[in-house]
Amino acid sequence: MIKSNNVSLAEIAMTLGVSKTLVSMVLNGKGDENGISRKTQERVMESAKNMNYKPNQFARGLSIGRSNTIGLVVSDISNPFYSRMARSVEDAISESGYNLMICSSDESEKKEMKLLEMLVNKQVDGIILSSTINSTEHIKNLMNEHFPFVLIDRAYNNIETNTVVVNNRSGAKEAVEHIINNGHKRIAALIISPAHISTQVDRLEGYRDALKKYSIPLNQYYQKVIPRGEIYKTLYSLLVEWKSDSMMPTALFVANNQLAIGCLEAIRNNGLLIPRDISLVSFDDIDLFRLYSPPITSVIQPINAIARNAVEILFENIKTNENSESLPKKHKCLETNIVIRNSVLKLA
Amino acid sequence: MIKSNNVSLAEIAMTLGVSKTLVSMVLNGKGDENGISRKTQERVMESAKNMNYKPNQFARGLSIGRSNTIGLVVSDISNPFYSRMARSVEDAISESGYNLMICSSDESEKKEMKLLEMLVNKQVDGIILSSTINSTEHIKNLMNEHFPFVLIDRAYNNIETNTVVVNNRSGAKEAVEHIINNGHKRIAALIISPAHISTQVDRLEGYRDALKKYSIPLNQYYQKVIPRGEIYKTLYSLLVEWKSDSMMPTALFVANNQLAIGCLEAIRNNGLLIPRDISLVSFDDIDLFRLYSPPITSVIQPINAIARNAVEILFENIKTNENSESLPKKHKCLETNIVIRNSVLKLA
DNA sequence: CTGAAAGCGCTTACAG
DNA sequence: CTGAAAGCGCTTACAG
Repeated sequence: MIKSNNVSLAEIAMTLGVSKTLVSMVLNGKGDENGISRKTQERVMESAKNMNYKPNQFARGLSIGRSNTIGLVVSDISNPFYSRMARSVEDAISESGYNLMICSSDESEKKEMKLLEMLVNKQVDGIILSSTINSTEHIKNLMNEHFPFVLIDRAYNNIETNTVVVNNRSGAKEAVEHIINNGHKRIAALIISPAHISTQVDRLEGYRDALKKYSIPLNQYYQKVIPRGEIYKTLYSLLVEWKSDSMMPTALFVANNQLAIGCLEAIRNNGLLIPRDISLVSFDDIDLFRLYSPPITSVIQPINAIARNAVEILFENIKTNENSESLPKKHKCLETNIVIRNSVLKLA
Repeated sequence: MIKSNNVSLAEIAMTLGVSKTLVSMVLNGKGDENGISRKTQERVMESAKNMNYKPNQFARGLSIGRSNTIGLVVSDISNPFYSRMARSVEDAISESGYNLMICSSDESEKKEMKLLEMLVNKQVDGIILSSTINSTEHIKNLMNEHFPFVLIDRAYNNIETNTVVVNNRSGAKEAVEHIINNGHKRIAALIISPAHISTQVDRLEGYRDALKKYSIPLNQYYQKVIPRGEIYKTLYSLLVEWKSDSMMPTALFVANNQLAIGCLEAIRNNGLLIPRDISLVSFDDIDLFRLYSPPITSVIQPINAIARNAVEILFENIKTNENSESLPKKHKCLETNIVIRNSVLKLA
């Protein structure tokens, strides 16, 4: 097997006739604090550059126990919400010379656990996780080890970790209030499986909050969990069912962008028109919502802010972790923004 | 600084009263070939599991020179084309226990070079690159070192590396032929900057091929490079300009999905209707195209196949690299698929 | 100002 | 069947 033909510290030291120690110190910017003469420092710097020295990260990692990479695990990196999140995280950490390892859990508990284990195993310096798991055991394990760690997007309330989430409940409530204020009473809420995910739970709660506030009775028939594997099919049948029962809601509150895409197709293929036949408000924001006919009113999450906050907290923890201190857990809850477009009909 | 409280090989060896060598062999599945007794092997396995042994990857990497991670650098991971690509790559490599390090170059040459250097430096086992750079020097450097490497999406023709691309030229030609066959003659082509990127060059060539084939004169006025920083603004002005010059094309061939999004908005905000006032065909495929009114005819790239092929080639190279052999470079060119929807007007 | 040496935790000839 | 030992390339007390 080929070892990269890289020069090592030893070679630089050799050609300069100094010790590895000295070279290492200089290259790590500890020349001054160790009183290495300026001349020597310059010679080292120059040699390193000339010889195109690249420190071996394995050796370095083995020695100091850090990798300068952080792990991000989300359910699916090809979901625009998460790919934009990943980009924001990447930008936030690359400023500090960190790199990103991105993993998709595919909403599989098994896979997520494996991934997490793998990342810890690979000695990433910290993990940002949007968890799919309906139990907090594996996270507690991570925490036991002082492992720098922050939960984003999806939270648990029975566990004390760093979290950066969005106020899903109030965001959803606001969306549904907007619908109600346009005169609607038969409003259905659609969430995506797995139904235990906090974002979905909270958005459904927000929906209920709004109905209660306006004394609209809750109806199980109008609160559906759509299996993520067959979104379109389920939605299409649901519309057919509602129609034949003469129970068609006048408005839909949709809890996520994938669901919304399925809805738009299912509605269209049922020969229904938004907002004439049915109104719709969705969580998330994607190009499609802005460009659809009609433009879809939606609840925008501050993706960039989520990422920045998560990274900031993670870095604090990485730093204090080096001093084997422990930090009080932080919880950030960011507000969403509703953007009113044209998908809700004003009822007389 | 806290070292993870992990058990080491030595500890397992200790508790079992055997050598580290033995433990290492067994755990790496080389027990049989080294004639370690079944009993001993089982004892080792069990201890490892009980003690929750996780090999230190730095130490392992330092020893064997591999990281089991591969690097993917693209211009922007939040572009749906690349995020879907990333997902496909992730799926393809995770089967083999590899992980993905994803980096966005932001179409900056400097950043791409840094990223590449960093990845090599981090000892990734191979790199998949969609390059933004208008020169092949940095890639030649990588190749000199036998570094497992494959170029995707964007290619260079003056360099001998593994490449997996799509037949952009014929895909574009087919798209434009479709437009022509509907009776159009004033057809504009829009590509995105930087204009030297092979995908954009080739798609423009394909456009020219089609016009030539039907003896439609080429017109510089109808071939525009849109700066990626201000897509919408440029496009909007362009339409205004065409209108005021009474030179409005009857159809647009758009070379990428970001451009198409800008076009749809600019067209709408100019009070134009697709396809009544102007027809449009785009490269790439995103949900929006299918759901737009009217649905947009587009050229679909086989993203998953690109990823699978790239990974396959990369893995071959990684394997032979271990034997310090060198492999003949492979070139894959996959075909695109046009999906006819409703965005091209049939002219009388 | 500078260096010899130990140590990080693996793998792998080599020896028996 | 099994183990002692060297080596991967760094960093970091410690000594002078």
